[in-house]
Amino acid sequence: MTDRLPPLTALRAFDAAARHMSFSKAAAELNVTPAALSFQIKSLEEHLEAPLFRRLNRAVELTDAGRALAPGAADGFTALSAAWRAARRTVDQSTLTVTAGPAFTAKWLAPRLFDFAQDHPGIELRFSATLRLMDFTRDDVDVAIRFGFPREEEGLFSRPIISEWMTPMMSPALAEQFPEPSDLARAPLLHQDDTRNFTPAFDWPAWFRAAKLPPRFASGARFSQADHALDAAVAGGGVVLARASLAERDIREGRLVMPYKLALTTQAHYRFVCPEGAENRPQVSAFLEWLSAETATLKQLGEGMSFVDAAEVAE
Amino acid sequence: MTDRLPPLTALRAFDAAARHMSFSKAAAELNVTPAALSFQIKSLEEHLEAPLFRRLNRAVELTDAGRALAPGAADGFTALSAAWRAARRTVDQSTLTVTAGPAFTAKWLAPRLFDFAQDHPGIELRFSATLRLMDFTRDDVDVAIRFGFPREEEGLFSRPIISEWMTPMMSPALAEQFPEPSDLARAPLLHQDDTRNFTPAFDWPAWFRAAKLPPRFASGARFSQADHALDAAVAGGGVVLARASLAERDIREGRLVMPYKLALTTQAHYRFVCPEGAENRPQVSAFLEWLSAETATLKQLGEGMSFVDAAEVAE
DNA sequence: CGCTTCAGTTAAGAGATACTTGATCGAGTA
DNA sequence: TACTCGATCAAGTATCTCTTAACTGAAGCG
Repeated sequence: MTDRLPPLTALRAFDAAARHMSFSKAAAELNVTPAALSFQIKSLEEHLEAPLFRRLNRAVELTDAGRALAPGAADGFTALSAAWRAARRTVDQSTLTVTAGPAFTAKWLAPRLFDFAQDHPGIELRFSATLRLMDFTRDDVDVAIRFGFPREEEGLFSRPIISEWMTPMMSPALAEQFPEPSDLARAPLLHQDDTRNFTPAFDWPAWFRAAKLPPRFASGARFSQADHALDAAVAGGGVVLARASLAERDIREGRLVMPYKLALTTQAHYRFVCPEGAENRPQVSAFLEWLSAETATLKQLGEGMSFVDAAEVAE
Repeated sequence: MTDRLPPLTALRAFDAAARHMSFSKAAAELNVTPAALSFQIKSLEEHLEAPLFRRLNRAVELTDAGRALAPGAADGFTALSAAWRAARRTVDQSTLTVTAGPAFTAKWLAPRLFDFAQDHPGIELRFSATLRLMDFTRDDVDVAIRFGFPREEEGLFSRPIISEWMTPMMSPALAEQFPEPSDLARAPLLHQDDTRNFTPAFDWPAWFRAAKLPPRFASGARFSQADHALDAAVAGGGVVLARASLAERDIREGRLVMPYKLALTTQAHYRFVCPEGAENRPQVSAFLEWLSAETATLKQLGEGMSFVDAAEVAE
């Protein structure tokens, strides 16, 4: 009765057999003959000194021992292949998988995707839009773009890519109705939940304080994601206090305007994050360089604005 | 560039090498010669088409690819060996690992351990005292004893082992000072936090309501674990409203007395839990049988008491 | 009822892998 | 300079893993 691991090929055969509940299907998956698989299972059972499968007429079923082994074995091989894929990614120079939040993906990355593809025809760019925190060793992702305060983490390369600022934005039609900041007292305001829990806050109340205007009750439509709030504003649904980074395209293409000259800045910003060392891989550094160049244009958009930092008007 | 898993023995060699950061130590762990291990790593690097280690003068260090692979590989093999141990446990008939909360371990299991060992000399009993929920496929545990309401869970065998009731208990010396329930108005009460969040509650206020006595403010010492509260009561530190199961030994051996005849019953109780099917393993069924026999004596202890269910006096 | 099919098993030999021994190399250490 | 340590290489060997091909026993079907 050894407590050491049994032969791993036999374990892998068992894993496949348990997943398919069929020796022949498992054999097909592993590209071996059913005979070989049968032999592997048998050898594993000899190591354990107990059967793992009960052989029925024309099917197999797991014994208690098999049921105890199967889930953990599946976990183990899942982890191993994820790890192997992670290692392969560091070698592969032709694909780049990026994860970003839904808003950034929709409003920033997706519209510019074509530009990147044209500049770097050798790189296949893939997206994964999620807010979930990434574990680069487990998830199949090379690069993450995340919004938040600067923060150093062990083993991660992290670089700010955007100096963020916010100002009221609305459709051109609405801007005619509300030419002055004080007109906002009667304008429909749009709220975003996704940046609600930041301190210092950079929400409507903060902007009103910066503008030295009386506060308004937090009424108006709420959106869980910033891109939806922006879309609502484009549709004339109200005034949004949007991150300039996300709104840049809508502004430049005239769907939104920024009628007031007062903008709120914040230390929170979009960051480029990848595992330490990965920033030197050609496709990663190409992406980072491209990102930096694309985000530089945000400075121009802010020309002529006067900026107040959110920390100065914190409650 | 295959995305299929590389040879698993090579992966295991890499895992050991990455953990020790030394080929020779890894070779020693796997009981092979350094040459063999070197060869395995080399073959893995050929599969990946990139080096995993940088060979230094008399040391090795991981490359980026190695750093990407190492943690996941370690996870994978950890999962596999846990799974293998779980399978071994279903075969092994000579050991039994039981987990229970600290209070039950200290006040019930530990004092009776010797009896079980005498009755079952062939079974080596092991304990793990924790309140953490158990995953039988991951933690090295055969049987869990947990306190709570009856509940069915997929894949688990679960059986109540105790009909629980509670009554005020104190040292004999204190009992002389507080002969009547109404005397508790001036007695120091001991509280337990570990059963605080149950509904219907079975705490001091519930007992006072059952006894039709005026409520008392929740003052007095609080204990995070019931065994500590019982120890304090034994030491004369106050009156505890204890679960009879935990106090049984202290009562029978005269360290605690139950001067009043009113007891609170509750649907919450200690349960025996194991993976479905495991209840038939010889050492598990022996343990369950022994548990049932030992807990039966609790009925006698309650003879002559009048019982009120906690649900009837719920607030 | 007997033929066919299906899923798994068995046995023997071929082929691939994995390991050992013993020598080599390069760099720090005595 | 000789020595040690850790890794590597080369060649031979042992072990394992797989395949082929024949076999078993139970459904399914005409």
